[in-house]
Amino acid sequence: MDTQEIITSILKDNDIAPSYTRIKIYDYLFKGKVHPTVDEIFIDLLDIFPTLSKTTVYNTLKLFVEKDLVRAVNLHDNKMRYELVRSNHGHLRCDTCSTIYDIPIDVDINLPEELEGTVIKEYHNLIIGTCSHCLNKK
Amino acid sequence: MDTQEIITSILKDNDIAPSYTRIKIYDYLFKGKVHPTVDEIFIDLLDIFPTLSKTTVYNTLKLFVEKDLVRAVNLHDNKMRYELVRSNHGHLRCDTCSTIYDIPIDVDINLPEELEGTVIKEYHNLIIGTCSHCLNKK
DNA sequence: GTCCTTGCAAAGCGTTTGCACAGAA
DNA sequence: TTCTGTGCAAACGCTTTGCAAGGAC
Repeated sequence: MDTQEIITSILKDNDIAPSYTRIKIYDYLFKGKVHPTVDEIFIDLLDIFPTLSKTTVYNTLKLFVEKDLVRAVNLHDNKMRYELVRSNHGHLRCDTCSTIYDIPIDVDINLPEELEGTVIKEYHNLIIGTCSHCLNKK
Repeated sequence: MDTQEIITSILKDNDIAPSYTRIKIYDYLFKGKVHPTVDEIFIDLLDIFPTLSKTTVYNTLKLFVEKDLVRAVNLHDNKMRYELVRSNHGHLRCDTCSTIYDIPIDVDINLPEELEGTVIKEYHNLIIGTCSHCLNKK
């Protein structure tokens, strides 16, 4: 099975009609930048898909998020970013080079008694700092 | 020392001229809503300060953030929120009633070897879910 | 006088909405 | 035909910017 077939079946499994556009956007999240913004997806795909519109990127990502295939992440830099859902991890954004690193996290959440029974749906973890690579350059 | 005097000296200690506006905004963060948006600050202060403009709220918060008196927090609801800097804690936002709870967190950050030496400046921790109060109402 | 604070109005920019066209079923 | 996917253009909402007027020093 090649990538396209795999993606097609993932989409079908999640009740998403596997259109060309959707396959390309899913493929991009799989193989392209790791936490792309809408603009990055749009511009990069424009090369192979010149008629693509930004609205379609928004529509498609919204659909993927609803179907729980994709997670929207907010790295406090004024734009949403998107990544395929995968096991819990956090993000480190370097305030100098803007690189985003995935980092393993190990948190046990102890909600106060008042909140016992709360259903946790998403867990976001973000570190902002200056990465070792930037510090070493100085 | 009353509140106003305390705030005045905090501002002075941080090289901020203690204007009426700045004192009122700091005071709001101290006594008003806990994670207010710019709009909430603006609207609530308008009662006691009818000539206030939203630009001034933005300006002042930006200044406070630069001076490390205030932290901007992003709770993935499309607007920035602001809180006085205080010891590490996370946030839980209920997706039903929109209440924001402060929660204690206990994370030890183990950056991968590649990132050893990285300087961490901010640590953000956000849980989105349905709070026990909302679940109990059903 | 100069510098700083404030505030109006406009611009900026990421995102959403309205609507229409085209293709699939 | 009806439903779905796509895409242009306009609208929207939060935030930033430009600039001028008033006040502090």
